[in-house]
Amino acid sequence: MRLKPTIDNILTIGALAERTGCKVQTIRYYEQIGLMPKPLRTEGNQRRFGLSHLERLAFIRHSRDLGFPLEAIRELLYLADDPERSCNAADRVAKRQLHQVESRIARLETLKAELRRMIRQCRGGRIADCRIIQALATHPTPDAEYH
Amino acid sequence: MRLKPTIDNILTIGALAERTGCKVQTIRYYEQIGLMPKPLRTEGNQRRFGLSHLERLAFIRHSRDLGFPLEAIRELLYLADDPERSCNAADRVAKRQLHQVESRIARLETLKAELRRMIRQCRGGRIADCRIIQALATHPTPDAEYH
DNA sequence: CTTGAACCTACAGTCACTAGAGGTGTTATC
DNA sequence: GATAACACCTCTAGTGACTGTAGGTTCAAG
Repeated sequence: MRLKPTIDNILTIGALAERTGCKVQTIRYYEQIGLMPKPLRTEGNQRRFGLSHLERLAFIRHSRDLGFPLEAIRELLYLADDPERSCNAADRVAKRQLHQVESRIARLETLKAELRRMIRQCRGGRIADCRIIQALATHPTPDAEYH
Repeated sequence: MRLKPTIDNILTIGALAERTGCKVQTIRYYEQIGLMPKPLRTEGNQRRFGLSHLERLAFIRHSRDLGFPLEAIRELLYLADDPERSCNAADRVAKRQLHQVESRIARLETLKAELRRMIRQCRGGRIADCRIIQALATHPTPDAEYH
């Protein structure tokens, strides 16, 4: 019983996409913006990826899933590339992201409370009496900065 | 003592921006996409707004602050324009928005927990040993759908 | 050798603005 | 009435992180 040959390490873009849950176009996009290194090409100009690409892409996807913006991921990848560097910088990036997430949660909790109040007060009937429309028209939230 | 003349009701775009906390360009943008009606123009082609514009813009801003997307706001404005209609539709729009907000919060709570765990495990030192980098590289979150 | 899926590039579109260039209108002061 | 400062005008491009489409090429199986 023979193992599949080295071709096993040479993934097409579709195979890479399937393995990482990342769309094909998104992989090309990451290459275009320099987040993924340029892969080998076949004679017919098709991309072929190895395990290092697979790992790097998994790293990117997981970071994205945690809400890190691409620029933060670029920074983390740069740090990861030199294992002797101190990891203070990585710590800072992660903490910054945590603060972002926390402040978004706080903001959304406020919105949730106001939406609940609006909806509770609406008893159906005519738009003319609708508390939702009234609430939106009159009582402005003081601090915006959403997202 | 005389009241200021009718010009009092005729706001420049800058005055409207100041009163609503909305940027000048954003007001023009809302007009462009048909969310705000076209205002009067002076002979010199400058916009002049009345109180109805002020109210409509306040409605839009407050809705945006609550996270409603512009298309939902368009729908709410359409509803608000006929006071005899039933307000079931407005109720539905608001409830949809509430669900969105709640699921974003749930998602962000998961992220927060994972980020906290990552950061707690990082004891400083070399990148080679950094738990943050390791966590990002290895343990993929199953369900994405962020934002 | 043919078929059909997967691949390629290049460009437009998404959302909700924001920024800039280059020009015109309005108003307060002298 | 002149001038200066500032607000206004249109138009276009850029943001982030993709996604979708058009029109063409390559690959692998049968």
